[in-house]
Amino acid sequence: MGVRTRMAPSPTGEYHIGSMRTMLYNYALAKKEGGQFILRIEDTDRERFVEGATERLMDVINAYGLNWDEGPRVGGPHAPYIQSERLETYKEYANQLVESGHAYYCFCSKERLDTLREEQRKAGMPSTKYDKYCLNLPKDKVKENLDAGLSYVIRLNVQADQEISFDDKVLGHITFPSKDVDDQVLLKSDGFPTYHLGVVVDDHLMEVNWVMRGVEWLPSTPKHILLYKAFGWELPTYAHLPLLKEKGDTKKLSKRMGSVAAHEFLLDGYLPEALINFLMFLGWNPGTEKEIYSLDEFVKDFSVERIQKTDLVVFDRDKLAWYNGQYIRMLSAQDLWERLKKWMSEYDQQPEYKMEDTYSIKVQSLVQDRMRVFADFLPLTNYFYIDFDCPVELLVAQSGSESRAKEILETFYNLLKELSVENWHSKFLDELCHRIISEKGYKPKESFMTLRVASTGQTATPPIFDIIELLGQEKTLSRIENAKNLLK
RNA sequence: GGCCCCAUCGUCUAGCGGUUAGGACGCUGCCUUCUCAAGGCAGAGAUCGCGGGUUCGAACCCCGCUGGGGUCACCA
Repeated sequence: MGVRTRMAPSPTGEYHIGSMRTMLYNYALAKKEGGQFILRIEDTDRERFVEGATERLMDVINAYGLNWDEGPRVGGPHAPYIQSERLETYKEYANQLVESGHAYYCFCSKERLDTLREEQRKAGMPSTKYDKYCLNLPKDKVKENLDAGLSYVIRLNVQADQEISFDDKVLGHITFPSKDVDDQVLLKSDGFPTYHLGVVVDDHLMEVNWVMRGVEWLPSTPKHILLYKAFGWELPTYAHLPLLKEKGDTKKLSKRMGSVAAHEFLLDGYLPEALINFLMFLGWNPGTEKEIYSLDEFVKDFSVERIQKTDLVVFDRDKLAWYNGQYIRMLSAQDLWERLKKWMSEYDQQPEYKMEDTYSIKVQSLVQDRMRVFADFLPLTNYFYIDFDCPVELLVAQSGSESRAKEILETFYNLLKELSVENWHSKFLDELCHRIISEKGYKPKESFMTLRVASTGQTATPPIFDIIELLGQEKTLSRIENAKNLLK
């Protein structure tokens, strides 16, 4: 059997960008080894369950260009892949553990547990743990409680005298003393498994033999190993990944400094392939100087040995933006435009005005190098489509005086007015205008900047004659005239 | 606090006993120029957290310290 990896998200909210990184690594490993990548939904927490989150999460994963070989929507030999549909299985295995003495019923109330923890803390115990009270309940008392319908959970019975160790493929050999491991609840009183029971049972049943996850799971790995041993199952290979953090922060990634939801990056106009490229370098590198990686190339070059051992990796939004700019520039004009349109309609970003294809592709060619995300397109190009109120102060500022600005505009107006349509193109306009300003003794900067503000309302735009060419004679003249009339 | 993990430019990192410690993002300057980008070139930026060892020689190996992080639920 080849490598089988999985990602097991919980539908408790929006899908986190950090989870997408973890998923990407799992996906790459399975694909590289010719194995399968599985998606499993761990919806065992009914308190935090969010309606519709499962569907949304699968949609984002697909939108990022990742597909699973087995899981919801596609099925597979180990279906169902949604834990809430596998409740009987967990119960069965939990019972099996009770029978073999590896687990036991616990009837303790939340109140007792709370006070127990409180007392342990007061007594200065280094960590709080369940006191195994119910482990010592006589058999008939347990039966009596069960018959009486008392609420119960099933706990793992951890022996205190063992060393639990394993070889993490990223971190190396790790050992935990079992005395520090709590008698973890396996089956909750609502009949749902806890994460620990759920993952182990499902990973085994689904033949998952590689587990890659964030280091936040490292402390619970001994619990899982104990479970594998109790069942007599073969352990998967573990690899724990560094966590993500915000730049300038020491804690793990949070919402405070920007989006962390995978779908929000799509909404902002980042390309999935740029996002994926950025994500793959968060804790991994090929050891070469290659920076631009497609998903396929990543799958080919990925190796667990090259995963970074560090604890926290900065989610550098500047670098993400750079990646996105790179990808935008690599797109052909046609592709870019198609994707821009798709983005506008999918994310409800359409402007009020109409954007004709042929014209817009020309407009787009002027700003392609200036965009970092799709969302930049509209503010960068709106003057091509709609008129604006000319900012007089800005206009005057380019030449220093109102009369000077007016004179410059007057000159351009008279010059451009006489042009025939055949000559209305960037190169000709450029040469012509340069000639006239040198005749008149205007400085290039003051004259072209004045013209720029008059025709675009802005000071930072693509080359002015490219703009004027696209705007056309009529519109250009009317804008110049309009600006001129604002001046004394 | 207990347990576990981690530690190279501001950031992501290369390095796996002998290197001018390399690259990328960001930053600065220059080139181009009608502005802003893009692009090209150049530059600043790391006494490899600290202290001990081992060794002819340590960013690389060992120990200690310090710092950071994760985790201690009927949440995952």
